[in-house]
Amino acid sequence: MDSTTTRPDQEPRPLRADARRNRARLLDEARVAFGERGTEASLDEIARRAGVGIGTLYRHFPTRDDLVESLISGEVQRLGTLSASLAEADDPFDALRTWLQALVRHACAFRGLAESLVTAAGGEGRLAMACHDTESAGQVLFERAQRSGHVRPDASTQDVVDLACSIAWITERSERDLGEGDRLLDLALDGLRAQQ
Amino acid sequence: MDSTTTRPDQEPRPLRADARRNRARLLDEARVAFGERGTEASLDEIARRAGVGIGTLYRHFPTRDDLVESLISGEVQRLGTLSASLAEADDPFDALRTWLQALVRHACAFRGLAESLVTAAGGEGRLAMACHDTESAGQVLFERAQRSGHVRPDASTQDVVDLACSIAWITERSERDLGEGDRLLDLALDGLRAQQ
DNA sequence: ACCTGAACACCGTTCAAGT
DNA sequence: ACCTGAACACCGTTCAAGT
Repeated sequence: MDSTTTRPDQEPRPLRADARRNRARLLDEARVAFGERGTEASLDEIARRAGVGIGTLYRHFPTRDDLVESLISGEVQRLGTLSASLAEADDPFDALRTWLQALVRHACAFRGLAESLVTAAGGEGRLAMACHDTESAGQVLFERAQRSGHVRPDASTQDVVDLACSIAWITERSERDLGEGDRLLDLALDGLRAQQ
Repeated sequence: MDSTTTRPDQEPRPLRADARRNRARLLDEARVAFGERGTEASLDEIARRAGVGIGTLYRHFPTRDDLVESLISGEVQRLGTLSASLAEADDPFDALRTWLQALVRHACAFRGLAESLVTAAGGEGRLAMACHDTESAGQVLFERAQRSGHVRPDASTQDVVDLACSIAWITERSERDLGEGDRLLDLALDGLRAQQ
Protein backbone atom coordinates (compact mmCIF):
# COMPACT_ATOMS: atom_id res chain seq x y z
CA MET A 1 0.00 0.00 0.00
CA ASP A 2 2.65 2.51 -0.91
CA SER A 3 1.24 5.15 -3.18
CA THR A 4 4.36 6.34 -4.93
CA THR A 5 2.12 8.50 -7.04
CA THR A 6 0.20 10.58 -4.52
CA ARG A 7 3.05 11.20 -2.09
CA PRO A 8 2.04 14.67 -0.89
CA ASP A 9 5.62 14.66 0.18
CA GLN A 10 7.79 17.70 -0.06
CA GLU A 11 8.84 17.88 -3.66
CA PRO A 12 12.15 19.51 -2.77
CA ARG A 13 11.39 22.43 -5.08
CA PRO A 14 14.46 23.47 -7.02
CA LEU A 15 16.67 25.66 -4.92
CA ARG A 16 19.28 28.09 -6.00
CA ALA A 17 22.66 26.42 -6.02
CA ASP A 18 23.97 28.27 -2.97
CA ALA A 19 20.75 27.60 -1.05
CA ARG A 20 20.99 23.92 -1.80
CA ARG A 21 24.58 23.83 -0.65
CA ASN A 22 23.70 25.69 2.54
CA ARG A 23 20.84 23.33 3.25
CA ALA A 24 23.09 20.32 2.83
CA ARG A 25 25.75 21.82 5.09
CA LEU A 26 23.18 22.61 7.75
CA LEU A 27 21.93 19.05 7.69
CA ASP A 28 25.46 17.70 7.94
CA GLU A 29 26.30 19.83 10.93
CA ALA A 30 22.94 19.17 12.54
CA ARG A 31 23.61 15.45 12.28
CA VAL A 32 26.94 15.92 13.99
CA ALA A 33 25.57 18.24 16.67
CA PHE A 34 22.55 16.07 17.43
CA GLY A 35 24.86 13.08 17.63
CA GLU A 36 27.06 14.87 20.12
CA ARG A 37 24.52 16.80 22.18
CA GLY A 38 21.12 15.45 21.25
CA THR A 39 18.14 17.25 19.78
CA GLU A 40 18.69 20.16 22.16
CA ALA A 41 21.97 21.11 20.52
CA SER A 42 22.44 24.83 19.97
CA LEU A 43 21.03 25.99 16.64
CA ASP A 44 23.46 28.87 16.70
CA GLU A 45 26.36 26.47 16.81
CA ILE A 46 24.95 24.41 13.97
CA ALA A 47 24.66 27.50 11.79
CA ARG A 48 28.13 28.69 12.75
CA ARG A 49 29.70 25.33 12.06
CA ALA A 50 27.91 25.20 8.73
CA GLY A 51 29.40 28.61 7.92
CA VAL A 52 25.97 30.14 7.55
CA GLY A 53 24.00 32.91 9.22
CA ILE A 54 21.45 31.88 11.80
CA GLY A 55 18.72 33.41 9.63
CA THR A 56 19.58 30.94 6.89
CA LEU A 57 19.02 28.06 9.25
CA TYR A 58 15.59 29.42 10.13
CA ARG A 59 14.76 29.98 6.50
CA HIS A 60 15.43 26.33 5.65
CA PHE A 61 14.14 24.87 8.88
CA PRO A 62 11.58 27.13 10.56
CA THR A 63 11.45 24.92 13.65
CA ARG A 64 13.86 22.59 15.36
CA ASP A 65 11.52 19.74 14.62
CA ASP A 66 11.75 20.44 10.91
CA LEU A 67 15.47 19.86 11.22
CA VAL A 68 14.86 16.65 13.12
CA GLU A 69 12.37 15.49 10.52
CA SER A 70 14.79 16.08 7.68
CA LEU A 71 17.44 14.06 9.48
CA ILE A 72 15.25 11.04 10.10
CA SER A 73 13.09 11.00 6.98
CA GLY A 74 15.20 8.23 5.48
CA GLU A 75 14.74 6.07 8.56
CA VAL A 76 11.01 6.72 8.59
CA GLN A 77 10.77 5.48 5.05
CA ARG A 78 12.78 2.41 5.93
CA LEU A 79 10.32 1.62 8.72
CA GLY A 80 7.60 1.73 6.10
CA THR A 81 9.49 -0.61 3.84
CA LEU A 82 10.21 -2.95 6.69
CA SER A 83 6.56 -3.10 7.60
CA ALA A 84 5.63 -3.98 4.03
CA SER A 85 8.22 -6.72 3.90
CA LEU A 86 6.92 -8.22 7.16
CA ALA A 87 3.26 -8.03 6.25
CA GLU A 88 3.11 -11.64 5.02
CA ALA A 89 5.51 -13.18 7.50
CA ASP A 90 4.60 -16.59 8.90
CA ASP A 91 4.34 -15.50 12.52
CA PRO A 92 2.34 -12.29 12.82
CA PHE A 93 3.40 -11.74 16.41
CA ASP A 94 7.08 -12.05 15.62
CA ALA A 95 6.67 -9.79 12.65
CA LEU A 96 5.23 -7.14 14.93
CA ARG A 97 8.01 -7.69 17.44
CA THR A 98 10.69 -7.31 14.79
CA TRP A 99 9.18 -4.07 13.56
CA LEU A 100 8.81 -2.66 17.06
CA GLN A 101 12.42 -3.52 17.73
CA ALA A 102 13.39 -1.51 14.68
CA LEU A 103 11.26 1.35 15.95
CA VAL A 104 13.01 1.30 19.31
CA ARG A 105 16.39 1.41 17.64
CA HIS A 106 15.26 4.19 15.37
CA ALA A 107 14.04 6.32 18.26
CA CYS A 108 17.40 5.83 19.98
CA ALA A 109 19.33 7.27 17.05
CA PHE A 110 20.25 10.36 19.02
CA ARG A 111 19.52 11.69 22.45
CA GLY A 112 16.21 13.50 22.68
CA LEU A 113 14.77 11.92 19.55
CA ALA A 114 12.16 9.83 21.37
CA GLU A 115 11.13 12.94 23.22
CA SER A 116 10.90 14.99 20.03
CA LEU A 117 8.83 12.31 18.35
CA VAL A 118 6.35 11.91 21.17
CA THR A 119 6.00 15.66 21.68
CA ALA A 120 5.60 16.34 17.97
CA ALA A 121 3.10 13.54 17.45
CA GLY A 122 0.25 15.60 18.87
CA GLY A 123 1.02 18.62 16.70
CA GLU A 124 0.82 19.56 13.07
CA GLY A 125 4.29 19.99 11.60
CA ARG A 126 6.27 17.79 9.26
CA LEU A 127 7.56 15.74 12.15
CA ALA A 128 4.02 15.02 13.25
CA MET A 129 3.34 13.66 9.78
CA ALA A 130 6.41 11.48 9.99
CA CYS A 131 5.09 10.11 13.28
CA HIS A 132 1.76 9.48 11.70
CA ASP A 133 3.36 7.61 8.81
CA THR A 134 5.35 5.54 11.25
CA GLU A 135 2.29 4.63 13.24
CA SER A 136 0.46 3.65 10.07
CA ALA A 137 3.30 1.35 9.15
CA GLY A 138 3.05 -0.32 12.54
CA GLN A 139 -0.71 -0.50 12.40
CA VAL A 140 -0.67 -2.92 9.50
CA LEU A 141 1.39 -5.42 11.45
CA PHE A 142 -0.43 -4.79 14.69
CA GLU A 143 -3.88 -5.34 13.28
CA ARG A 144 -2.84 -8.47 11.47
CA ALA A 145 -1.40 -9.89 14.69
CA GLN A 146 -4.50 -8.90 16.61
CA ARG A 147 -6.91 -10.31 14.02
CA SER A 148 -5.06 -13.59 14.03
CA GLY A 149 -5.65 -13.79 17.78
CA HIS A 150 -2.05 -13.48 18.86
CA VAL A 151 -2.49 -10.09 20.48
CA ARG A 152 -4.75 -9.00 23.31
CA PRO A 153 -7.92 -7.47 21.96
CA ASP A 154 -7.78 -4.59 24.43
CA ALA A 155 -4.43 -3.29 23.19
CA SER A 156 -4.04 -0.71 20.42
CA THR A 157 -1.42 0.28 17.89
CA GLN A 158 -0.95 3.47 19.81
CA ASP A 159 -0.24 1.45 22.95
CA VAL A 160 2.60 -0.49 21.42
CA VAL A 161 4.07 2.44 19.54
CA ASP A 162 4.01 4.49 22.73
CA LEU A 163 5.60 1.63 24.64
CA ALA A 164 8.33 1.36 22.04
CA CYS A 165 9.02 5.10 22.21
CA SER A 166 9.11 5.13 25.97
CA ILE A 167 11.47 2.18 25.98
CA ALA A 168 13.69 4.01 23.53
CA TRP A 169 13.55 7.00 25.84
CA ILE A 170 14.54 5.09 28.96
CA THR A 171 17.23 3.20 27.09
CA GLU A 172 18.78 6.43 25.99
CA ARG A 173 18.33 8.16 29.34
CA SER A 174 19.63 5.54 31.70
CA GLU A 175 22.87 4.51 30.19
CA ARG A 176 21.76 1.19 28.84
CA ASP A 177 23.19 0.16 25.50
CA LEU A 178 20.94 -0.64 22.58
CA GLY A 179 20.72 -4.35 23.34
CA GLU A 180 19.10 -3.41 26.63
CA GLY A 181 16.38 -1.70 24.65
CA ASP A 182 15.58 -4.99 22.96
CA ARG A 183 15.48 -6.72 26.32
CA LEU A 184 13.06 -4.22 27.79
CA LEU A 185 10.87 -4.46 24.73
CA ASP A 186 10.78 -8.25 25.02
CA LEU A 187 9.92 -7.88 28.67
CA ALA A 188 6.97 -5.65 27.83
CA LEU A 189 5.76 -7.83 24.98
CA ASP A 190 6.11 -11.13 26.79
CA GLY A 191 5.15 -9.88 30.24
CA LEU A 192 6.90 -9.99 33.56
CA ARG A 193 5.36 -13.27 34.68
CA ALA A 194 7.47 -16.39 34.71
CA GLN A 195 6.08 -18.91 32.25
CA GLN A 196 5.10 -21.93 34.20
CA MET B 1 26.52 -2.52 52.80
CA ASP B 2 24.18 0.13 54.14
CA SER B 3 25.74 2.04 56.97
CA THR B 4 22.67 3.28 58.84
CA THR B 5 25.02 5.01 61.23
CA THR B 6 26.68 7.28 58.72
CA ARG B 7 23.42 8.50 57.09
CA PRO B 8 24.74 11.80 55.84
CA ASP B 9 21.07 12.69 55.63
CA GLN B 10 19.90 16.24 55.93
CA GLU B 11 19.07 16.93 59.52
CA PRO B 12 17.15 20.10 58.63
CA ARG B 13 19.47 22.23 60.77
CA PRO B 14 17.65 25.05 62.55
CA LEU B 15 17.18 28.02 60.28
CA ARG B 16 16.70 31.63 61.17
CA ALA B 17 13.02 32.48 61.26
CA ASP B 18 13.10 34.54 58.07
CA ALA B 19 15.08 31.89 56.25
CA ARG B 20 12.60 29.24 57.24
CA ARG B 21 9.73 31.37 56.03
CA ASN B 22 11.48 32.03 52.74
CA ARG B 23 12.17 28.38 52.25
CA ALA B 24 8.55 27.50 52.84
CA ARG B 25 7.37 30.19 50.43
CA LEU B 26 9.77 28.99 47.77
CA LEU B 27 8.47 25.46 48.11
CA ASP B 28 4.90 26.63 47.89
CA GLU B 29 5.51 28.62 44.74
CA ALA B 30 7.62 25.87 43.24
CA ARG B 31 4.77 23.43 43.76
CA VAL B 32 2.44 25.80 41.95
CA ALA B 33 4.89 26.53 39.13
CA PHE B 34 5.82 22.89 38.59
CA GLY B 35 2.14 22.04 38.56
CA GLU B 36 1.52 24.63 35.89
CA ARG B 37 4.64 24.37 33.77
CA GLY B 38 6.43 21.25 34.85
CA THR B 39 9.94 20.86 36.24
CA GLU B 40 11.28 23.28 33.65
CA ALA B 41 9.40 26.19 35.15
CA SER B 42 11.41 29.40 35.43
CA LEU B 43 13.33 29.63 38.70
CA ASP B 44 13.28 33.37 38.39
CA GLU B 45 9.52 33.38 38.38
CA ILE B 46 9.37 31.08 41.39
CA ALA B 47 11.62 33.42 43.35
CA ARG B 48 9.67 36.46 42.24
CA ARG B 49 6.33 34.92 43.14
CA ALA B 50 7.73 33.93 46.50
CA GLY B 51 8.77 37.55 47.04
CA VAL B 52 12.41 36.59 47.39
CA GLY B 53 15.64 37.35 45.56
CA ILE B 54 16.88 34.75 43.11
CA GLY B 55 20.00 34.34 45.22
CA THR B 56 17.87 33.17 48.10
CA LEU B 57 16.39 30.44 45.97
CA TYR B 58 19.87 29.27 45.07
CA ARG B 59 20.98 29.40 48.68
CA HIS B 60 18.18 27.08 49.76
CA PHE B 61 18.16 24.91 46.66
CA PRO B 62 21.51 24.93 44.88
CA THR B 63 20.12 22.95 41.97
CA ARG B 64 16.74 22.57 40.36
CA ASP B 65 16.77 18.93 41.36
CA ASP B 66 17.14 19.88 45.01
CA LEU B 67 13.90 21.76 44.66
CA VAL B 68 12.27 18.77 43.00
CA GLU B 69 13.53 16.48 45.73
CA SER B 70 12.12 18.64 48.48
CA LEU B 71 8.75 18.66 46.76
CA ILE B 72 8.51 14.90 46.42
CA SER B 73 10.24 13.71 49.57
CA GLY B 74 6.91 13.01 51.23
CA GLU B 75 5.80 10.84 48.33
CA VAL B 76 9.11 9.00 48.32
CA GLN B 77 8.60 8.15 51.95
CA ARG B 78 5.09 6.97 51.25
CA LEU B 79 6.40 4.63 48.58
CA GLY B 80 8.65 3.15 51.23
CA THR B 81 5.78 2.72 53.64
CA LEU B 82 3.64 1.17 50.94
CA SER B 83 6.33 -1.34 50.12
CA ALA B 84 6.62 -2.34 53.75
CA SER B 85 2.87 -2.79 54.03
CA LEU B 86 2.84 -5.00 50.93
CA ALA B 87 5.81 -7.11 51.91
CA GLU B 88 3.70 -9.92 53.38
CA ALA B 89 0.78 -9.75 50.97
CA ASP B 90 -0.72 -13.05 49.83
CA ASP B 91 0.06 -12.63 46.15
CA PRO B 92 3.63 -11.45 45.66
CA PHE B 93 3.05 -10.60 42.02
CA ASP B 94 0.04 -8.46 42.74
CA ALA B 95 1.87 -6.76 45.56
CA LEU B 96 4.59 -5.79 43.12
CA ARG B 97 2.02 -4.63 40.60
CA THR B 98 0.27 -2.45 43.16
CA TRP B 99 3.51 -0.83 44.18
CA LEU B 100 4.61 -0.22 40.60
CA GLN B 101 1.25 1.37 39.91
CA ALA B 102 1.86 3.75 42.78
CA LEU B 103 5.29 4.50 41.36
CA VAL B 104 3.80 5.34 37.97
CA ARG B 105 1.29 7.68 39.55
CA HIS B 106 4.00 9.26 41.64
CA ALA B 107 6.22 9.93 38.62
CA CYS B 108 3.24 11.56 36.88
CA ALA B 109 2.75 14.10 39.67
CA PHE B 110 3.93 16.92 37.45
CA ARG B 111 5.26 17.25 33.95
CA GLY B 112 8.95 16.53 33.69
CA LEU B 113 9.16 14.61 36.94
CA ALA B 114 9.79 11.22 35.33
CA GLU B 115 12.52 12.84 33.28
CA SER B 116 14.08 14.50 36.33
CA LEU B 117 14.03 11.23 38.24
CA VAL B 118 15.63 9.17 35.52
CA THR B 119 18.25 11.80 34.75
CA ALA B 120 19.10 12.32 38.40
CA ALA B 121 19.28 8.62 39.17
CA GLY B 122 22.73 8.31 37.67
CA GLY B 123 24.12 11.28 39.60
CA GLU B 124 25.01 12.14 43.15
CA GLY B 125 22.61 14.76 44.49
CA ARG B 126 19.75 14.49 46.95
CA LEU B 127 17.36 13.53 44.19
CA ALA B 128 19.62 10.65 43.23
CA MET B 129 19.40 9.41 46.80
CA ALA B 130 15.63 9.65 46.67
CA CYS B 131 15.68 7.53 43.52
CA HIS B 132 17.92 5.04 45.22
CA ASP B 133 15.58 4.82 48.21
CA THR B 134 12.65 4.32 45.89
CA GLU B 135 14.38 1.54 44.04
CA SER B 136 15.27 -0.15 47.31
CA ALA B 137 11.63 -0.05 48.32
CA GLY B 138 10.68 -1.74 45.07
CA GLN B 139 13.47 -4.26 45.31
CA VAL B 140 11.99 -5.90 48.39
CA LEU B 141 8.76 -6.64 46.56
CA PHE B 142 10.46 -7.55 43.34
CA GLU B 143 12.83 -10.06 44.85
CA ARG B 144 10.09 -11.69 46.85
CA ALA B 145 8.00 -12.10 43.73
CA GLN B 146 10.96 -13.43 41.82
CA ARG B 147 12.01 -15.85 44.55
CA SER B 148 8.51 -17.22 44.73
CA GLY B 149 8.74 -18.02 41.02
CA HIS B 150 6.11 -15.58 39.82
CA VAL B 151 8.55 -13.35 37.98
CA ARG B 152 10.91 -14.13 35.13
CA PRO B 153 14.37 -14.87 36.46
CA ASP B 154 16.03 -12.74 33.80
CA ALA B 155 14.29 -9.51 34.86
CA SER B 156 15.69 -7.09 37.42
CA THR B 157 14.36 -4.49 39.82
CA GLN B 158 15.95 -1.86 37.65
CA ASP B 159 14.06 -3.19 34.64
CA VAL B 160 10.66 -2.78 36.25
CA VAL B 161 11.43 0.55 37.87
CA ASP B 162 12.69 1.85 34.55
CA LEU B 163 9.60 0.53 32.81
CA ALA B 164 7.38 2.24 35.36
CA CYS B 165 9.22 5.54 34.90
CA SER B 166 9.07 5.35 31.15
CA ILE B 167 5.36 4.57 31.29
CA ALA B 168 4.88 7.57 33.54
CA TRP B 169 6.82 9.61 31.04
CA ILE B 170 4.76 8.55 28.04
CA THR B 171 1.53 8.93 29.98
CA GLU B 172 2.40 12.49 30.79
CA ARG B 173 3.77 13.29 27.34
CA SER B 174 1.06 11.92 25.15
CA GLU B 175 -2.08 13.29 26.66
CA ARG B 176 -3.29 10.12 28.25
CA ASP B 177 -4.96 10.47 31.63
CA LEU B 178 -3.65 8.64 34.65
CA GLY B 179 -5.84 5.58 34.16
CA GLU B 180 -4.08 5.04 30.86
CA GLY B 181 -0.85 4.77 32.77
CA ASP B 182 -2.27 1.86 34.70
CA ARG B 183 -3.38 0.21 31.48
CA LEU B 184 0.04 0.52 29.91
CA LEU B 185 1.66 -0.85 33.03
CA ASP B 186 -0.66 -3.85 33.00
CA LEU B 187 0.14 -4.36 29.36
CA ALA B 188 3.84 -4.44 30.11
CA LEU B 189 3.48 -6.68 33.14
CA ASP B 190 1.08 -9.15 31.55
CA GLY B 191 2.54 -9.04 28.06
CA LEU B 192 1.01 -8.23 24.72
CA ARG B 193 0.09 -11.81 23.88
CA ALA B 194 -3.50 -12.92 24.02
CA GLN B 195 -3.93 -15.56 26.67
CA GLN B 196 -5.10 -18.66 24.99
C1' DA C 1 23.72 34.00 58.78
C1' DC C 2 21.07 35.30 55.32
C1' DC C 3 19.26 38.26 51.56
C1' DT C 4 19.43 41.12 47.34
C1' DG C 5 19.80 42.04 42.61
C1' DA C 6 23.12 43.56 39.17
C1' DA C 7 26.18 41.34 36.04
C1' DC C 8 27.46 37.85 32.99
C1' DA C 9 26.78 34.09 29.79
C1' DC C 10 24.09 31.68 26.66
C1' DC C 11 20.41 30.71 23.62
C1' DG C 12 16.22 31.18 20.55
C1' DT C 13 13.87 34.05 17.22
C1' DT C 14 12.84 37.97 14.30
C1' DC C 15 13.66 41.29 10.86
C1' DA C 16 15.75 45.25 8.35
C1' DA C 17 19.36 45.71 5.27
C1' DG C 18 22.07 43.73 1.80
C1' DT C 19 23.36 40.86 -2.59
C1' DA D 1 15.41 34.52 -3.96
C1' DC D 2 18.37 34.11 -0.56
C1' DC D 3 21.70 35.52 3.05
C1' DT D 4 23.48 38.12 7.07
C1' DG D 5 23.86 39.43 11.69
C1' DA D 6 22.32 42.92 14.95
C1' DA D 7 18.63 43.32 18.17
C1' DC D 8 15.51 41.69 21.41
C1' DA D 9 13.73 38.57 24.87
C1' DC D 10 14.36 35.21 28.21
C1' DC D 11 16.64 32.35 31.41
C1' DG D 12 20.26 30.28 34.56
C1' DT D 13 23.97 31.20 37.73
C1' DT D 14 27.33 33.78 40.39
C1' DC D 15 28.92 37.08 43.57
C1' DA D 16 29.88 41.64 45.73
C1' DA D 17 27.46 44.47 48.70
C1' DG D 18 24.21 44.91 52.25
C1' DT D 19 21.53 43.81 56.84
